[in-house]
Amino acid sequence: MSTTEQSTDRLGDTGYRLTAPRRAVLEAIAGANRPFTIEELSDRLPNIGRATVFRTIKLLQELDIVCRVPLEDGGVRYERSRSGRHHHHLICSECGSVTEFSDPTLDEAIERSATAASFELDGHSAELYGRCPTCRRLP
Amino acid sequence: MSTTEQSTDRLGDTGYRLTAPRRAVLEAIAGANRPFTIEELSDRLPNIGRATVFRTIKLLQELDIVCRVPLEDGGVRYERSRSGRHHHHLICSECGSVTEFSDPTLDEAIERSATAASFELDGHSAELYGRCPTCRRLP
DNA sequence: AGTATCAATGGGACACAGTATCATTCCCCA
DNA sequence: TGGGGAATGATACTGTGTCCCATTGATACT
Repeated sequence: MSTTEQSTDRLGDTGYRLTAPRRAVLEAIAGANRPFTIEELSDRLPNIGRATVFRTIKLLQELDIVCRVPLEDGGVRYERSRSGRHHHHLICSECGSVTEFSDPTLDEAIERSATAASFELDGHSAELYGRCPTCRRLP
Repeated sequence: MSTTEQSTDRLGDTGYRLTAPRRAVLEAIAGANRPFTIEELSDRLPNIGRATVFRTIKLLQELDIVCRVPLEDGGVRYERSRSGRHHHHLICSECGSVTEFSDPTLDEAIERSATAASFELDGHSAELYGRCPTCRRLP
């Protein structure tokens, strides 16, 4: 089963309607090979309203099909979530690639920090900026 | 010595000019008792151009006098940096308060995650969202 | 299959955050 | 005290995202 099919199933299962624009957005996302902006996505879908693209991406974020990637300069890109679960990002400042990773140790450290401050945690974000192995020309 | 004086000294020491608008921005920031947007700051400084407020805040971020606080909803606020050093934020979703904290354990976990992915780290951000002790009505 | 309902859409106006441009001002140092 | 260049202010512009509302169309029901 393709990732697009998985995603349409997820939409249906959660009570959202399976419309032509949503299918088109899902296909465009599946075809993207790097993090994209909404404008780029919208340009590739000239028959679909810009507002609909924004709405669909927002919906897909809630369903963990797409994740928002905040860049170091304050900009934002989006990417299809590979794991579909909670994760963090390694963002390469040279090629712009985004790597997902999960690290229980990191999540535990975050929880400990919150507890130490008597803070009731209900979410967090962590982005790591630097250079990926490929750009470092590691084997 | 006041925090405003410390900041003007820091500006002078780094070769930047001590202009009236910059002093005014520093005073407005010192007087703010909660995280602010540029618009709020600009409204409190009607005689100072909006572009200058943006430019000054950008400068003060570079000098670690002010820090940028990304909110959970994608919005942004700014706050006077209390420590003047690297730190993370605890952001209360109820009252909007921002608490700085430093945690070497958290920074180490981040470094380990980068190393594990053969990533050359040169920066990171981590924001924790939830409810502060006051809003939880803890003693 | 036919139809009613209401979620979803399209498209433009709008809001907000931030940058670019450029003529003018004014800080700082000699 | 005057010259040079950094800083300013006004405005236009860009990018990202939301709002509004008349129209469309997916789904459930018969």
